[in-house]
Formats: sequence, C-alpha cells, structure tokens
Amino acid sequence: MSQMQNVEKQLREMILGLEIGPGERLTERWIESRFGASRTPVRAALLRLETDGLVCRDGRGWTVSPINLAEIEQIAVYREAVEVAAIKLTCALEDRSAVDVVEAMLDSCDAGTPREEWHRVGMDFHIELARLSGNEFLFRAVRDAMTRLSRARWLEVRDEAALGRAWAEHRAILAAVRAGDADEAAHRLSAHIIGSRDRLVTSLHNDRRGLRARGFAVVAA
Amino acid sequence: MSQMQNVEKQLREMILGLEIGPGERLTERWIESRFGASRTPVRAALLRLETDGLVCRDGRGWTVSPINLAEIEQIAVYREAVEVAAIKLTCALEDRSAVDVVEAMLDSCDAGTPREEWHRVGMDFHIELARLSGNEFLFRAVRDAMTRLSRARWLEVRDEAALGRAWAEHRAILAAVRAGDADEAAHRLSAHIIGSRDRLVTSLHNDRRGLRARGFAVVAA
DNA sequence: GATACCAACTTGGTATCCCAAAATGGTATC
DNA sequence: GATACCATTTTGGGATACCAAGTTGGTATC
Repeated sequence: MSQMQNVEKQLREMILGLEIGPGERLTERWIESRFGASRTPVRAALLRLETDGLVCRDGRGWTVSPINLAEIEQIAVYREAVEVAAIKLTCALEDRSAVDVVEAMLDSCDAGTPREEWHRVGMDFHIELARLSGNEFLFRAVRDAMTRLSRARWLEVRDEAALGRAWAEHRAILAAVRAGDADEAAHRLSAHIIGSRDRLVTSLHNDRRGLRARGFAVVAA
Repeated sequence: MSQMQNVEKQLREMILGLEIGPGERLTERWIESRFGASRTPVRAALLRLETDGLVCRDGRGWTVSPINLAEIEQIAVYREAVEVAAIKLTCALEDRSAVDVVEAMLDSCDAGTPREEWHRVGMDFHIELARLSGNEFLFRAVRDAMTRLSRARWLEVRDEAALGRAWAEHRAILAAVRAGDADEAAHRLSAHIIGSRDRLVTSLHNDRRGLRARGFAVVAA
C-alpha cells in the first residue's frame, strides 16, 4: 500500500473516530511526523479527505471539518432523494434476493454487540442497500453522505430503545423491498431518514454545549 | 492564483473542450512542461480532476476518462433523482422570483449564438436551477453530474429543432416552478432528463465508430 | 525470421529543499 | 500596563532530486 493510501486511511480513521476533534487545526508537518511519511503523500491524502468533507481549508491551513447542523439537515434531504431513488430501482429488480445479505447485517447485532458495531452496521445498512440498486452514482452518493454524517451520528445520544426502533424500521424497509412494494419501501425509508435527521439534529443541538466543552467545534444551523 | 488551481483549470478546460481526447494517456511530466508548473501542483490538480471523473488511473499512470455509455445512463438516473428533489424544494419556496434569472439565461441564446454557448447554457440551466433549491448537496450533485456529462453532450449530434425542443422544455419547467406546481415541474423535468438521456445515448451509440476514428475512447453500455 | 534477453529510458511515488507569507513572541515606547 | 513594532519561527506552496518498477528497443542466439 502506498504512503498516500496509508496516510489517508489512518488520518480518516482518526477523524471519524474523533481522535482528532472537529474543528482542530492540522499542519502538514504534524501529520508527516505522526505517520512517518513525507509531505507529498500527506498533501495528497489531505486533498482526498477534503473532497470527502472530513477536512477543510482554514485560510492557508487545514482544519478537521466542524460538526455543522445546517449541513446535516441538508445532507438528510440529499440522502433521502438518492436513497429513495435507489430503493425504487431495487424494488423493480426481478431478483431481489440480495436483500438477504443486508438483513444478515442487521442480524449480526444483538445485546452483546459493542456500540461501535451498531454504529458501523447502522450506516452500512444504508450503503449496502443503495448498492443493490446497481447504480454506481446513487451508491457513491449514499456512501459519501454517510461518511459526512458519521461523526455526528456517533455523537448522538441514543438509548437502546431508539436503536431497537431504528432496527425495526430497517427490517420493515427490507420487507417492503423483498415484497417488491416500491411505494411502501420508499415511504418507510423516507420517514426513517427524516426521523433520524430530526432526532440527530435535536440531540446535537441539546448537547452542543457539552460537545464544545469537549473541544468539538459545532456550527449551529 | 496558485499553480495548482492554474493547472487544474487549464487541464480541465482542455479535457472538457476535447483538446485532449477521451482515453488519451497523460503523463505528469507532459503536463508539467505543457503548463510550466512542477510536478507538485500537477499531481494536486490530477487528484482533483480524478474526483471529478475527468481523469482516471490506468494502472500506474493517468488517462483522460473515456466516454462510458453505461455511466451516462447511470448518471441520468442519478441526476433525475437529485434534480427532481431540488425542484420540489424550489417549488415550495415562498419567493421563487429567482427563476427569472434562470429564464434570462435561456433568453441569452438565439439564432446567432455559437454552439459552445448553447452547450454551456444548456448545462448551466440545470445547475442554476438546482442552486435555487438552497440545498448545497443537491446543487453540487447536479454540477458534478453535468461535468461528467459535458463531453458526451458536446459530442451529441443535435440539430436546431432538437435544441429548440429542449429550450421549450426548459421554459415549461420554469413556468411550472414559477406557478409553484411541484408535481408538474417534477414531471416535466423528469421527462426532459430521461428524454435527453435517450437521445444522447442513441446518438453516441450510432456515432461510436466515428468517435473512435477521431481517437476518442467510447466504452459501450 | 522468431524469440529470449538485457540495457537504457520513462514514469509515478517519495523525500527533501527553498521560498514567501503569515503567525508568534518579545521588546521598546508611550 | 497597553500597544506598536520588529525579529524569529512556523507553515503551506512549489521545485527538484532520487528511486523502484515498468516499458521499450535493440541485439544476439537459435
């Protein structure tokens, strides 16, 4: 694996894992020494992460992108459009047996599953569901949206009941897809996404002081 | 303007203007000497253009992305989803007077307008229309889709009647938006996009031998 | 004439060096 | 004590040198 991929992967994990907080300044030299690579691959990695929205320019320098509530709301609208389009395509397929693979992902989480895993599977559900459509651009759009939402979703305060509800919604969506009921699937998916958005924005809004106290930059809507 | 932006801009224009043909190999050293910049900004520019889908990796090297008919079909589905979502948002706005600005773009083209201008305005119409939604991600998605379609649309064989029909469809879409009729606007926009896709794919499919003879790589659907 | 093999060149990946601009910190002045 | 100013350091942008891997072209052998 090239140095550029190496730096990009590790830096991405540190940012998504909140090891580097939203709003923190980054210097190319710090990354260079941190990962033992020279500035050329570091700069390439930063350019990649910039297009993913994980880092952004701050004047001349680099900053880990802050949590932006307005952006989160807009992304929800965006992903609703593309996920609904994707699920309609999937419902129109003759062979929809691939939903079983997605259902198995949901099954892999139970009471003993660590929170990180619930978080990861909760995003991969949407990503893999979009992949089933066979449309590369809808798939990429969902993956990109989930990446941008990842940190915010991790910071969301969710009790077990909320997780259970989300999983039930996921299963209902899959059931509709399996039945080939595009309208039902689209409606449930749409409601799920908008509901998730509202809970997410509300949670972050209520917690914004605590988040800022932890050093996380949170931009209001 | 930085060297990186300079190289990116010029290289983008050369690719979109088909001065460098789809499928052509690129070397960092050629770009370096062509634009008088060193490899550092050249590499940064290539990474940018790669995320825009204008260049792609070919093993170890770089290639101007070929025209890909399957990709064009998928992008049409993608842009239909996002453009329809955007126009519905716009129709729901109280103040939709900004459509006048978009309408003025259409008015700027007449019989004496060069073909490049029709081409540019034909894309900007969709981009600016999406911008009116106020959703940054829907807007970016449309802009990105149009960038990826730009070369194919330029190669499309379109007579004056077809252009006139497209403009009429554009105006009908704007009229529906101005009236706040979301369903009508969405329906007309959707039909316009799918119709455009069909004509585009058909045209390129029929012309693929001629295009290949001009040295343009065309990947079949 | 076909093919196996080797040297020279090309090319992307990386490290490193230089530079200008911006940030920083200390000092002198009021 | 506050502030204006200047020297120093830091930082990103760019240029260049080096390397390894891959390609190419030619040659010698069969």
